[in-house]
Amino acid sequence: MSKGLPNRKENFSAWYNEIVKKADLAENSSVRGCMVIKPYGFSIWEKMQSKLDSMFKESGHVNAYFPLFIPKSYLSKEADHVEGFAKECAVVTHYRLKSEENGKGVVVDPEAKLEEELIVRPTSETVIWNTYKNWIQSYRDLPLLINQWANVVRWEMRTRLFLRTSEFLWQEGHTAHETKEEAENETLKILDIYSDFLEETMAIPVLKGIKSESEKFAGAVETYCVEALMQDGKALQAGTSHFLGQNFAKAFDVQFATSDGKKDFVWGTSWGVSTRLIGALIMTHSDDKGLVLPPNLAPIQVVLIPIFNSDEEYEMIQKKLQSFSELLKEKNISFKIDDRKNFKPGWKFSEYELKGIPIRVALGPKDLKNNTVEVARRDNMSKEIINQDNLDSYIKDLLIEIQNELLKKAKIFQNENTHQVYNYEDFKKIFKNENGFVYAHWDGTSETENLIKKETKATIRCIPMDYGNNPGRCLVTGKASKGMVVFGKAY
RNA sequence: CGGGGUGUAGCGUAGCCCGGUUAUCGCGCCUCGUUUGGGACGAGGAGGUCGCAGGUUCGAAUCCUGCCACCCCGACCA
Repeated sequence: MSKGLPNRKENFSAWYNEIVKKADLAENSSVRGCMVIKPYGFSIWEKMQSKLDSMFKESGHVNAYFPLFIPKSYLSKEADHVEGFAKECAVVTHYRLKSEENGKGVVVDPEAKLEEELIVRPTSETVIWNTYKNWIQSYRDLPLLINQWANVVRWEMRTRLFLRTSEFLWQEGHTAHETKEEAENETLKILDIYSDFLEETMAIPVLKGIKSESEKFAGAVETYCVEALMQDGKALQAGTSHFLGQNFAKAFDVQFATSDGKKDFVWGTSWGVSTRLIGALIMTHSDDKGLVLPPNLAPIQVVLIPIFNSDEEYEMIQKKLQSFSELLKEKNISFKIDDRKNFKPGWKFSEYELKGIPIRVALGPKDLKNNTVEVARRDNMSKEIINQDNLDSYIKDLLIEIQNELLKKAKIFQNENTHQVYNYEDFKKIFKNENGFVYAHWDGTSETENLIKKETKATIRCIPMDYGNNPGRCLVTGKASKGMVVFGKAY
């Protein structure tokens, strides 16, 4: 194995791919456009799942599961929706194989053609709303607050590990409400959950906002999003929360009896985050030595490494490490003792740096003599010799500090790479040289948006939540602008 | 779907232009020994449908044809 990673300033995407590989997170599958998430990568996803799941449950949501297959006719019931997804659907046309005439291999049995093709879900709105129709009769059935953890398939032309794969894992929430206001509040509540999760657990600062017409979810009235800035200055859509209005209720005829005896269509929302967040995690915190995990997300927060010259020393150090581990357990700190004898300490140090373990504790003969341990931080690579006696509380505090530092550092980076721009020449210059988030006035038309995209590759990442308080002139057309919107080059 | 590239051991590769003994090297793997505070060293060993199928030839990893797969650049992308 070669040492070191590509320099992330010189070749960001090579660096990214190497981290994914060397930190043992995932690999390309031989199945077209698909990814194998390896155990270590999946353990990070499980941490995300468990945190998000408890946040959803705290706000009254429950989990359920809906079919993988969607009859073609469902998908076409909402016009915008089908148009948005049509170009990237995997379609099941047959249900049986048969042996080939020459006895070698199998072929699709032409006799077994499905009467109606099934789409492998690119998202579940249609199949879920088709079910909600049967579940909702009265205002007493509302709100319906359901989430599902699932896989979806979008047949993308070009894929990248975690960021865009043909199949990916996500959670998708689908809610139904009595009133417009309630559904709108739900959309915003979820947006807050996402931004809290990203900032507090993943230490990734985000911008909250609304998508422009052209970037909006197919079938939504309004798409809210959280956008994060990666270390190469590109923007990553980290999560979306859609206010669906009554669009899907009308398409699937989901009506309910109101308390005053009338009939009305329900109001809907849908929202999701995916394994793409792991890509965001890598591209936000990691460095040229490998992955850097925020303690709140690290499957292993502390790794304990014994250093020894003889069997007697090994025994003594083992005993010490066992006693440390009891203390860490009590403080609810997740840890691992790596006592493999066939790897030298230097090897282990490098390995856990690649894997982003926040804290490394090394214990050797010198420490036994001095009653000390060496504690090393992954985030800034600093090392300290501390007394053994208060190791557990020291680590507890250090984990909190690392978590805070990572967010702080990412915020500083985001601020340094966020610009306000008032003329198109400066705008072009930024997107030619450095990228980042750029606040600029825009006349509100898709034509201008498309022109900018064509000339600079930058798109409107979001329209800020306070849009409208700061009128000006569009930097391209000079027409009136209600406020500044955020541009960026998107992943 | 356009343009370019690659396919040789688990991984990364040399050889191909200009056909010729037993297909090169590194990492990893196995055995033994010495090592262990920042990716150890020595000795020995195992491991190959040279992407697949045809063709040319006395002889093909190497030349020709077809196919397949993957990568990069475009196009595409909630």
